[in-house]
Amino acid sequence: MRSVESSGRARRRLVTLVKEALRDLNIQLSLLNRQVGARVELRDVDFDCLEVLNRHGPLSPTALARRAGLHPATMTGVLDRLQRGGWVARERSPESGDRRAVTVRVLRERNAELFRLLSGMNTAMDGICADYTDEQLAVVADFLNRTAQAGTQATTDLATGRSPGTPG
Amino acid sequence: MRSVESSGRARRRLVTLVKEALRDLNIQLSLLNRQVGARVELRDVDFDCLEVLNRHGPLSPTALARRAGLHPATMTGVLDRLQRGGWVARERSPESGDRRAVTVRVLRERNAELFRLLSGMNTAMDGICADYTDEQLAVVADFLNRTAQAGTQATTDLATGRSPGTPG
DNA sequence: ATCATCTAATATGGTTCTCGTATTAGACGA
DNA sequence: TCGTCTAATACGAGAACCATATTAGATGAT
Repeated sequence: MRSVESSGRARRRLVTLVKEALRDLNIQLSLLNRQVGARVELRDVDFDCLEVLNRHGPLSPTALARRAGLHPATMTGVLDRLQRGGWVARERSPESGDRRAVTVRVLRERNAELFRLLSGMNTAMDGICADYTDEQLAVVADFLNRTAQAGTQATTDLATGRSPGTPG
Repeated sequence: MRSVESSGRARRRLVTLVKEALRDLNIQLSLLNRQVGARVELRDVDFDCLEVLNRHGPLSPTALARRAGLHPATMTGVLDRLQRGGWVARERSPESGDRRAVTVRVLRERNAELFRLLSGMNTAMDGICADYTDEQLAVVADFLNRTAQAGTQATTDLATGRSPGTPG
């Protein structure tokens, strides 16, 4: 890649616009998450954990806590609430070899409710996407994926106290 | 606009990819926010309020509470913490006409610290942006802005209990 | 002017959440 | 067999959330 077309003032302004838009989007999605969570009696942190589980499959409480940047004891409370609400199930899989291990699995049925609450946003996104060509959508998807990747990196860098860019 | 180029299975798949990438980005940014907040002793909700203030100028506590979907009494606690940490200042502006009114203003100096914590993400974004043409960046910025807009709409729809799309 | 009513911001207190520490159960190497 | 490690959870002190009450001030009707 590296198809730098221009690098003057206009270019920098364009990059700034993208970053500002991203920041706006970030905060707006946070507020949306909170609103959705409030509708189904989920704390911020519960909602985030549920989303992580939805995307990254069944996880152990410890692994989930690490990913979400939470204290293990906090995770116990989170899972208690999620389980009480019917969002997830704690499973002790006998075939896992380690009898201490617990895996947390989302319950498909209850999670459909989230989908319903987000249906408005979903159809809005369909409408927005309809205005772009296939090539443009591909660019957008690529950008979003790479940005999410950068977010993961920045998050772990902060969590491990490593300054950004430090190798190994 | 409405430049629908294709509308078959491949197209739907592309749209799905975009939406999934957006969802990933959403959750990843949430986790990043939490991690950044943790570094400066800010709760989730404090961080969000601070960001709203950073973007949407000085606001009254009540207006901020409405925008963030929080109870006014909760906002008092949030502002107490933000003020104690030196992030914001409560001002009673005598020229505002209403002597009950308080306006909350972010303190530039302290907020530079957030900027520093996000510097890793910032330079990563510069690197990502460098890989796109001006036209592509314009498309991305447009997409992000429109998505943020849709997020705002979905948030207020949920907050007001109005089903999405219901007129006036 | 006076009073009822409205809103802004905050105080109060009961319930809930967070997280450092301790505990229990089990894995694993020496 | 023992010491050490990890997974998950229990416990409790401190903090946060928010329904409600309170104080101060605006606004409108009579």
